[in-house]
This record gives sequence, C-alpha cells and structure tokens, in this order.
Amino acid sequence: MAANSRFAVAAHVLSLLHIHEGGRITSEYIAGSVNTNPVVVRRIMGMLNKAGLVQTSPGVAGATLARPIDEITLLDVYRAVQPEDGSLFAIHDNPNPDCRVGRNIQVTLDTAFTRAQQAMERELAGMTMEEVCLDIVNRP
Amino acid sequence: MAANSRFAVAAHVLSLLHIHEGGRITSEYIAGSVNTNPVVVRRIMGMLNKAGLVQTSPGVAGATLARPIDEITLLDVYRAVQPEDGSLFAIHDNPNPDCRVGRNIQVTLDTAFTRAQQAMERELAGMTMEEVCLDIVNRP
DNA sequence: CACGCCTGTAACTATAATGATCACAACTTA
DNA sequence: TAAGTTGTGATCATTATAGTTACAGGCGTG
Repeated sequence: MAANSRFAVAAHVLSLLHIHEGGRITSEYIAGSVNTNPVVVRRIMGMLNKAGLVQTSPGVAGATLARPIDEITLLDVYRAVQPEDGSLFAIHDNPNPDCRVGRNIQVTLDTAFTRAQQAMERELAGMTMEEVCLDIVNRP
Repeated sequence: MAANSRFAVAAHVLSLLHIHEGGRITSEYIAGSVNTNPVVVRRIMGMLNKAGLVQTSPGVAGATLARPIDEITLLDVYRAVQPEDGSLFAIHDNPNPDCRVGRNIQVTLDTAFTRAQQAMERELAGMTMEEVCLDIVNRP
C-alpha cells in the first residue's frame, strides 16, 4: 500500500458524486464503494475541496461538484491529490560539482524529465471526468 | 529519500561511461560523481547490465556500453531501473462489485492511466542518452 | 432546543519502498 | 600471490501511504 492510489480513489469519489448527483451520499457510503475507511475518503474529499473541485460543508452529508463534470479533467484530479512538488521523477542531490557530468546532470535531466511529465499531463488534460463516468455507466 | 532517483542516477552513470569511454572508471569513482555509495552504483549498474544496456564483468573495473549511445533512449534507461510492474499510477484494490462504479472503475481508470503513461513513455523514447551527453558537455 | 448524524482533523500504527552502509565471497590482473 | 574490484546479502534509517481510533464542532430534524 505504499503505491499512491489517491488519484484513483479521487476519480472514484467524483464519479460517485456525479452519478448520485442530487442525493446525499456520506463518506461512509463512498468508503463502502471504494472499499476503504471513511476517514480516507474524507481526507481525499478535503483535497478535492481545497482544489476547488467539490464543495463540502462540515456536518452535512453529500458534497457537490463545484464544476460541471465535463469541465473537470483528469489532470485537475491528479494535481488535486498530489501534495508533493508534483515531480514525477526525482533527481539525486548534491552531485559532484568538480565533475562536468555531476555539475550539469541536474539541469539536463530536469529538462528531459519535464518534457516527459508534460506529455503525461497533456494526455490527462485531454480526458474529462465526464468521459470516465460515461465509460463506467456504459459497462454492465 | 523515498522518492525514486534511480532513473536519474542511471542516466548519470551512463553519461559517465560514455564520456570516459575507453577508460576504466570504478564504481567508487562513479559514486564520487553521483555523491552516493559505491554499492548503490553497483546495484544500478547491475540493473543496466540485466537490461542489456551495459556490459560488466565481476572483478574488473570499467563497464562498457552495450549499444551505441545514440541507440539508448531514456525509455530504455527508465525501464531498466523500474523493478515494479511499471505502472505509473496505482488503482485501489477490491472496490465494491455491488456498486456500478466500484464494479467498473478499475477497467475504466486502467484505460485512462495507460494512455497517460504511454504518452510519457513516447516522450522518453524520443530522447537518447546521446542528447543527454551532448547537453552536458555543452554546458560550462 | 436537544439529539443524532456527519464532517474535519489530529494522532497513532503498520507496511512498503528507497537509499546508505557493512561485510564478504568471488573474480581479475599486475 | 596480493591488491583491487565487482556482485550481493543483510541491516538500518527515512519517508510515504493507508488504515484506524478518537473527538471536537457543525447541521438538521424531530
């Protein structure tokens, strides 16, 4: 469970909120669908709330989507639940500045890694939660 | 240090091997440039060896590139040092099969996540270690 | 208004990945 | 043979994540 499944859980939560729109589903109900603990759901809903994707109110069940479902991209969801600096790849610290490779490797790799990450993010930005929900309801 | 910097270290190692081609650099020398422990370097060289990117011999210093530097892509390097199943994003286990969302979320997200990962990998596949080395030596 | 339900959070635990380090067997070469 | 090197197992510290308990505070219905 060290792998980061928050992205997937967040997409799951948003799908449920959309499909049950109007109703009032509790974190306990959502947790039952995700198969996890209600607190985990509330934590992720908190991140989605901070990111402006949903609106929640303390004490009242049933968060609402803060935006039309077709205006929430997977990139929005991904970024909402990434607390770190958002870098997909890490670069080792303090390479030897007395070595030409050590001196320049960080800048060089940062450029390359950024390109790769942006390609991934462009793809995520091209998919919306509406498509995800449609795909879900069109399956048996 | 939980972030995975093996990809960056592997690129660093390959750059050193190319730039010092013909010479015999030890894992200790490489570790000095990377700023880590020689054992860490040897382990990563072992993965590069298994992936067919370098050739090493027990007891003898100075691994050699197993392929021309311009035929080693960053995707090759990335894959060489990813021991896991290679998935960029994790999906939570055992969602509730009695719920339409829980029943289908895994397949749906797997499709979307695969698309994003493939976009990233295509970008990595478009960059070679030759370009990385050129960029390094062209810097002060 | 009182009670019950729900959210938001802090605190703690368990698990896993990673990197650093020590130790040592096996191999190469001078 | 001796020195140096690789390959690898074992251990430890650090960190991220998820699961869980506990509880303060908000909300709404009776």
